[in-house]
Amino acid sequence: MASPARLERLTPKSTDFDKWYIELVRQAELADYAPVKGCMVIRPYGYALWEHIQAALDGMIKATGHENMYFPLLIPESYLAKEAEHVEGFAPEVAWVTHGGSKELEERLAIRPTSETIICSMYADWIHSYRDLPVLINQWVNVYRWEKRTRLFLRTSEFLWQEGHTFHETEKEATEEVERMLECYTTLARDWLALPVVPGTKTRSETFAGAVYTRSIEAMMSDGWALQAGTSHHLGQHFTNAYNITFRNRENVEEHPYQTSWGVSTRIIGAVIMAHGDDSGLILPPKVAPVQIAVVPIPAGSDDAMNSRIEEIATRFEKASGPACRIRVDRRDGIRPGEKFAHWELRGVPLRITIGKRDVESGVVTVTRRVDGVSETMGIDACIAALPELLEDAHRRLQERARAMLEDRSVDVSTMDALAEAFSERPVFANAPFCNRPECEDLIKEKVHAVTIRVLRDDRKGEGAPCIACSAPSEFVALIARAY
RNA sequence: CGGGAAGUAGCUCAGUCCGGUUAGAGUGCACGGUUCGGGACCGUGAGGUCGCGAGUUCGAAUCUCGCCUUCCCGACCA
Repeated sequence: MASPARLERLTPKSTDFDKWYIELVRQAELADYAPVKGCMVIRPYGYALWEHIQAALDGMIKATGHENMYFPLLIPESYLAKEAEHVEGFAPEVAWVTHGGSKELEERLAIRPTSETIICSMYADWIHSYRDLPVLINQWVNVYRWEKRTRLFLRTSEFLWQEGHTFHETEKEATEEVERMLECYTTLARDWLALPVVPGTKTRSETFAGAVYTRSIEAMMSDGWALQAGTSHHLGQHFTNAYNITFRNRENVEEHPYQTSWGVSTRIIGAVIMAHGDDSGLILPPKVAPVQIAVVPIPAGSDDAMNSRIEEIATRFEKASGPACRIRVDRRDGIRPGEKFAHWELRGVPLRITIGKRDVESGVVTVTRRVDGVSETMGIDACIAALPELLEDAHRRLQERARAMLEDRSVDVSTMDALAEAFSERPVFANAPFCNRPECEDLIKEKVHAVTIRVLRDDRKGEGAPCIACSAPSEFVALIARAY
């Protein structure tokens, strides 16, 4: 019987969601604070999770024809300054290197907040002809932004991400590229991370500094808040003009290429935590879980024959482990089964296999799913053979649960009062006909505290219904939510 | 960056108001034993620059000033 003190190691989600989140990140050993404001240490378990997400996304990036490369961390101030809107957007959060050793530098160097500027500066020399296009590159790097308010994974000053950058001969090609990469992000979110996401286009006020338009996927967290989980920007010729990148087209006329950029960061780990976790800890999507199956052998006291039977079965599972089925046998001595269960639940391991005397006597093992806590017994051979399918099933259940949450927390509204009413009880994803004028966006923000228009939805159109704010015929359906 | 709260053992905190032997508890950790199908129990032990730096004082975890970090509410946020 557990004492109350033990059960309260993790603050329940319903008591204090923010506290639950921070405690979970630290207790599950995903990350911890570093001595510098807004910086974090990503611990091995958290980094392993990132590596699996990275591997999935990197595979898609390469499969769509992109190559990885690397640009330097430091960007000369003069490079950064050329695209006016961009520098204005980022200036408040750039960290500067001013000294080399004890010598003051003649030109300050920015620690990259993003790399469009240095990439454009370099490609100005490398692009000359339509034959040099398209340029399809990506880099996996850290970036630094001097954030006023930070939260582990969700908004840290330094974070890890991939930033893709492409240059194209035609606007149409760039548009297709923007869609292609948003599609990759949607696939990553839904098929790998089981996140409930809504793809769409950002309003002007939320568009990337220097972009023509920004596409985004918005994920729903289990408290009903939205989290931007990936963005894909159409940069048009804004940067290629500013950085004087030109090519000779097929008619021998000089032109500026069309450009895109797109990124997903370690923030998405925060999305995984907040979308799926519960009062017992993380619930990791099986496809990216560092440990997918935890095997807990339960010793049978002094019954040596039984103990070696149990060990033999555990070893058979261990041998079934591989890149596609990551199994960990928990043989830690002196730790009771209940504590091991709690340990792996806190870490969100999708499946637990328990092997005890009871099971061995019946020739079975007990399989427990993290997502719903349901246990079943299976024959040993059957279980080993079914492991990939059991993981797939766990993924589908997590996905279905997330989808149901999104559905349950979504509401259609057509008037401002209905919008306020929708948010009066709990945060939701509110969908409303919207004309896409900035004035109307402001009216919505004024009407309900702390909400923003996350995206204009791809899957739904206004079809002329009256805009929620001004009643003019609407072309769009806005997704309105509170956001991290 | 504005308002509020906090920082004492790995973690959660007491002690600070009212300065005074050797700074405590729970949990965690190590060792020994009994246990072992949901966070066990008994015993022993290790573990602290009291966030950092100045100042006041015979004496500072405690009082004063400065700084750093974290949390909450705002502002800001590709």
